[in-house]
This record gives sequence, structure tokens and C-alpha cells, in this order.
Amino acid sequence: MSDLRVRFAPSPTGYLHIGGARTALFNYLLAKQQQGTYVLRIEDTDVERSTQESVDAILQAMEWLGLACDEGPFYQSDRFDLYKEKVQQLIDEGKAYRCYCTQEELDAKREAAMKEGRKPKYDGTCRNRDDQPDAPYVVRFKLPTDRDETTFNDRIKGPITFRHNELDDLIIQRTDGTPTYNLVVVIDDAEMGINLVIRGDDHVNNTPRQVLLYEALGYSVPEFAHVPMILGSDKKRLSKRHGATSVMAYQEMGYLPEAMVNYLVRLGWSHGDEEIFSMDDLIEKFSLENVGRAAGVFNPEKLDWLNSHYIKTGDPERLAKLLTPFLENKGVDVNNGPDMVAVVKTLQERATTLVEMAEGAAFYFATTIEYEEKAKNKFLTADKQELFTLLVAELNKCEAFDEANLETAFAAVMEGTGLKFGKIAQPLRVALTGGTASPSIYHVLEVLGKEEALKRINAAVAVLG
RNA sequence: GUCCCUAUCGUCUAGCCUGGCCCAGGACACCGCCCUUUCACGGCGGCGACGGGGGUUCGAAUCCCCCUGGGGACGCCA
Repeated sequence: MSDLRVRFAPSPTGYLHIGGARTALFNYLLAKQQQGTYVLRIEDTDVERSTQESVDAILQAMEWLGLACDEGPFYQSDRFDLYKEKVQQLIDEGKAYRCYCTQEELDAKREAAMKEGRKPKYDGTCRNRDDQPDAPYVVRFKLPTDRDETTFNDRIKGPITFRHNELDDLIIQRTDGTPTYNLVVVIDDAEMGINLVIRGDDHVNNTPRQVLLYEALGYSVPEFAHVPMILGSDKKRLSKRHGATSVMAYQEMGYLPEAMVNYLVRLGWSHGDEEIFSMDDLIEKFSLENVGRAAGVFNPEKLDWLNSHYIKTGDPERLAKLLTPFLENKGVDVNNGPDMVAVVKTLQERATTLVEMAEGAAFYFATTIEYEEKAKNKFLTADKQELFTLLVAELNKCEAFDEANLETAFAAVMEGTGLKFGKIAQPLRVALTGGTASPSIYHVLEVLGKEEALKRINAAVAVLG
């Protein structure tokens, strides 16, 4: 057991998105690799926007991805007393003060500053007042003036320095008495013994303020590793208009968690020329040193490729279990049909997602085949009467539908009709599946079984025309 | 606007720290050929990048500077 302690700290104001999932993954991998501890903390200090549904959705997504935490989940809403105490401590030590400026005043100043091309900063109006008016106030952290810049050494980006004149006195407690993010994140990370903070690089700008707060509160400062953002195809921050951003939406679209994990980790991290990584591979091979520094574009095609890879190589028993709900969603009665595992095996090489696999599998379970218009017109024509008659006769001779028997039967049909295999297979395929694309005709026959196959052929004969 | 980060094929990236092995390697996508009972799988091949300009050096994708592009932050959100 090493002393590495990392955490993932989402705010429950929505589902777990792609970017958050990747951050969680990186934390998890490093913790497992170093036999450290991975803590999950729910950052719900914004009482207005935090919901239990979001918490549940996040937990569910983490479980789906296989990112079980070692400690937690902890809720910041349970810890308000601690934060209050720390705020008071800072006030008592003269490191924080009450500010009575109203929201309207601040908004006006901010707007004015922007307009003049200045960086909007709090001007320190209340910094030195010693009266205590009977009015609403916030508590601000007094920006230390004992030095004029703060530097931290980012594990991914290297040393980053901010000049204090770029900073201002940030609010650590709201008018309603609740604490704000920058304060609680410091207190919790410190109190929970987090020594490496891995998070999105949209937090880089918050880091110097947080370093200052660690120091003011007498905590030791952890290490930081800021991972780059994920962008959409137009290089804008990934959002709904680029497609699904919720991890669980991908589950619903038929993606496998191992594909998602593999994709996410390779977006911004690499290990030579390797592309395929199991969770165990990743725990062994992941390293912060090989995380890129630039933002990456989310590429659904590559996710597709990985997903088809994992479907192709996946355990059919497991895939069968995963596929079932997708078939049921399509209104397919899975109890009335061939063995699901056998079905899966015929489709593993031809499906990119479980949704696609369900589409490809539906015909196996159909009670009556609906023929595609074009397929029927082309292949179920009157002149096929003789072919189907012979086919039925030969197939009937088969004891069981296995490859050897079927080959014999088809050889006989080819002999009898003088047709090439393809000329027989395609009409038969339409009869059996309703369409012109399906798994190998032998496999379809095998999976369907003799009785059902003959039933379908006879049904097709009845509509020849 | 200000500050911070960043920059190799369309995309994800290897190479950069420790200059020459790189007229830049892999993967996805795309195109072609082969395989083939359909659709796929697979195999083989192709297209395709060091953002620009200055330096340093015998030599730069690799080191330095400037420019430009992209992202992020600037909330009583996290």
C-alpha cells in the first residue's frame, strides 16, 4: 500500500459526462497501480443545482465503467460545520474578511472592467473596513501580499506561475452562509489526505488561489496534474451538439464499458503504438508522463472501432446477457427463439454496437418474416419454385443441421439445379431472414434449426410471385 | 480585453527532455485490390502532418525567440 491518495470530485448537477469519466479513470488507474487510495467525493455545495438524481446517475456510470472507489462517496453537504469553522478561523487570523458589496455593485464593476479591457477583479472595497453593518455579507479571502507570485509544479504541464496582481480576494462564503468551491475543495482535499489532485485543466486558473488557501489554513499543498479538455469535432468544448456527452448514453447506444474505457484513456494518453488495453493493462501501464498536454478531439469513429473490436473478441455468454435488453427494447420476444449465445456468435463479426447486433438478430426471433420490398422482388420470384422445392427436399433429408449435412444438401441442390451456390443462397437468405444481408447461410440455418427453417422456406414459397 | 495553457497526417498519437537512426512511425476514418454465398471480418496497398518566421548548430520535428492558430479562466458554478 503506497501513500498515494487521489480523488474524483464531481458536482451532481447533471449526468457523468465523457470528460469527467476520463478524469475519474486516470485517478482510478493511478491509485490501483500504486496501490493507493481512490476517494469519491460529491461536491454538492451548490444546494440549488445539486440533485439526488444526478448523484445516482454519476454513481451508476462509475459502476458501469468499473471504477469502484476505495473510500466514499463523501458529501460536502454533510460537512458544512467544518467549513464554517475554517472560515471563522481565517477571519480570526485576519486572513479573511466580511464584504458587504452587493451583487449589483460587483456586476457593474465587472462589466466596466471588461469594457475598459481590464481583467475584472474585486477592488478590495471592504478589505479594510472595521465596522460591521447589519447587512448581508460574504466572506472573502484576503490575497496574501507577502510575495507577488505563486508557482506550482504541474505533473503534466510543468511549472506554472501566476502573478498575484492577476488574482483578487475571492469569496469563500456566500451571503446565505454556504461555502464556495475554492474553499471546500482545499479543506476536503487536505482533510482527506489527498496528495495528488488530478482534474481537468479548466481548473488551472483556480490552482494558485487554492495553493494560497492551503497555506493560509496551514495545510501542506498537494501535487497537481491537470489533464487537457476534450473538444468536439469543431474544436469547441465538447457539448450536446456534438452528440451524446453522457457516459450512460453510450451504454444505451450499445457500447461496451471496456470499449469506452479503452477509448477514453487513449484520448490524451498513449503507450507507444499500442491501441488495445484492458483495465489490467492500463493499471500496469498508465502513467501521467505520457498524458498529452493539448486538448483532444472526441472521435466517435474510433470508439466504434474499439467497440466492434470488443464485440468481436468478447465472451458470447456475456454478450448474450448484454444483448437481451436491447432485443426486448425492440419488442422482440427472446423466449421464443433460438439460443441467444448461438445467435450472438453469428453476429459478433458484423456488429459495431449492441443496438446494431439487436437489429441483426431480430429476424431469428420473428414469428413471421417481413420481406424487404426490394429483396422480395428480386429473389422471391415465380421461377424460384423449383429451387425451393428441391431445397426443402434436400434439407429434409438432413438428420441435424450441422455444417457437414448442410454442405451435402447444398451440393445436391447445386447438382440438381445447375445453379452456383450464390444463386441458391441469396433467395434462401431472403426466405429465412427477410433481407439480403445476414450471417453465413449455414450459420443461419444451424441456429434456426430444421423445423423453423423449413417453416420459413415454405412461407416464402407461398408468396412467390 | 487580460491572464494561463497549448501546437506532428482530417482525428487520436509515436518521436522532442538526452539534435543526426525521421525525405517522420502506428491507429481510426477514407480510397483501391484480394478473400467471399450476402453483409461483414480479415489480408495487402494507397492518400495524408512536423502552423509561419527568425535564430543556435556541420546538422533541428527535436534547443531558443517572435508571430499566428486553438483551448481555458476571469461567477455569491464547480
